[in-house]
Amino acid sequence: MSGDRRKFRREGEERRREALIGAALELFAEGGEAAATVRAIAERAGVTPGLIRHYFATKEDLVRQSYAAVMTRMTEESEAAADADAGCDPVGRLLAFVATSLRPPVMDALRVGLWAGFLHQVQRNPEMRAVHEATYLAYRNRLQEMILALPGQGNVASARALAIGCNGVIDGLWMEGGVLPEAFAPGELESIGLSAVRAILGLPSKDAT
Amino acid sequence: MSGDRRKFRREGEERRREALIGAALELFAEGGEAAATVRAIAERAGVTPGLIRHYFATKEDLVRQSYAAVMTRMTEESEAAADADAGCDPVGRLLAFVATSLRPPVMDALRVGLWAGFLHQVQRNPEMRAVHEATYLAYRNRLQEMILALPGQGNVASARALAIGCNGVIDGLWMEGGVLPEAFAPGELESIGLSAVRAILGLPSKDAT
DNA sequence: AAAGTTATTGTGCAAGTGTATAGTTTGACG
DNA sequence: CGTCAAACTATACACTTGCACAATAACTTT
Repeated sequence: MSGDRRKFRREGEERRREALIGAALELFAEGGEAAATVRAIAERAGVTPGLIRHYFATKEDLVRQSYAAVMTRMTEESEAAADADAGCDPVGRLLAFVATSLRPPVMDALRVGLWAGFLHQVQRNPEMRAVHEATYLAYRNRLQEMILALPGQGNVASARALAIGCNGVIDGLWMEGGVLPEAFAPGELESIGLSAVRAILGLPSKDAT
Repeated sequence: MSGDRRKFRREGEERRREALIGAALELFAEGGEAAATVRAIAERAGVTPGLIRHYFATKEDLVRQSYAAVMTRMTEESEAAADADAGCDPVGRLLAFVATSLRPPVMDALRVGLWAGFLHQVQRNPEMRAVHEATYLAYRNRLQEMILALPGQGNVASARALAIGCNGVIDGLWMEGGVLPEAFAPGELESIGLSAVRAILGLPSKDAT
């Protein structure tokens, strides 16, 4: 009689990890930190709570890995889009990189919520901080490389400042678009972001083409 | 000799509310959402947990009022600083406003943490959203007024776009400075922010004075 | 086919959560 | 004084949380 134990399939280690991380991210995005309980994550991943402890030493461990996953994915997406859209023109590449960051799916309410939810842990947890610093710098350095590749831009020191500034605009607009999407017309933030980046870098404005 | 020391003092309603909100904000800033439990808030405010329910219908109610308090205070501070620092020169006023936002005490790790912690509730809770929208627009409109006051800036439509862009840089740099303070030299973000705003608005750069 | 590995489940627990509510103390007012 | 509303405390409850641990089912290897 006691044989009504749940059936299951053994998934590969890789896939289970990804499934758990994916479930955690979904819940985090939908309902914030509070919604991403061990039980809820397990349920969404179609698995029992106990299994989480088999793949992650602690819940905090799972959270950290989830953060790393989402940030890395975001940078990769922007980068891929820049490579695809842009052709060989350095200016075009850079602007495509910027535009992608200010458009769905990168600029997205769920992602901004996700990011905000993780942020306070970044300030306190050294390992989370390390992940944040790494992904932030990866994005910014990519920006810096592209700036250095622009015609007439050779100065590394000034490129750092310019990259920080451009990154600032992008982050700020990305955030605001994610928090108050209906406060802006479609494409408005993208166009504002492009103008701002052009202005900061001293590139000719669009309508002066 | 009997322990008939006063068990508690009756405070005015106003002061108790403020004390509770203050305690909640401290805990929120220090340890995030998780740390701001009803019991911890009560203890820090020197009060028993039950009293919270006497002043706030629910914990969520307390959290919302705390958010409103902190956002209002921040906008007021920026505004006061701009009025004080600025003199009569429109350009000087604007730049002072920008610089203040990228310097302590406005740019501060605890505040950024606080803000991030509230953000995900902003996305879900309509009343929180209203508070956010109001304070965000208050700040941005102030920026827009200052931009319109600049010499040679009359176009309201373009002023909106410029204000959004400048606000974006400020927010982005504010955020990054709050999250990774030691990743930037002292004053670096302030100077980068000023250059970026100047560039966006087409003002002459600093070293061309 | 038998044995062995380990991925997965099920159960349970101690600690902590928000909230309800009854009782106690305080300070103002007649 | 004594009275009384309400500011405040104390206790308890129903529930949730992360985590530990033993049992078991599903694959792999021999």
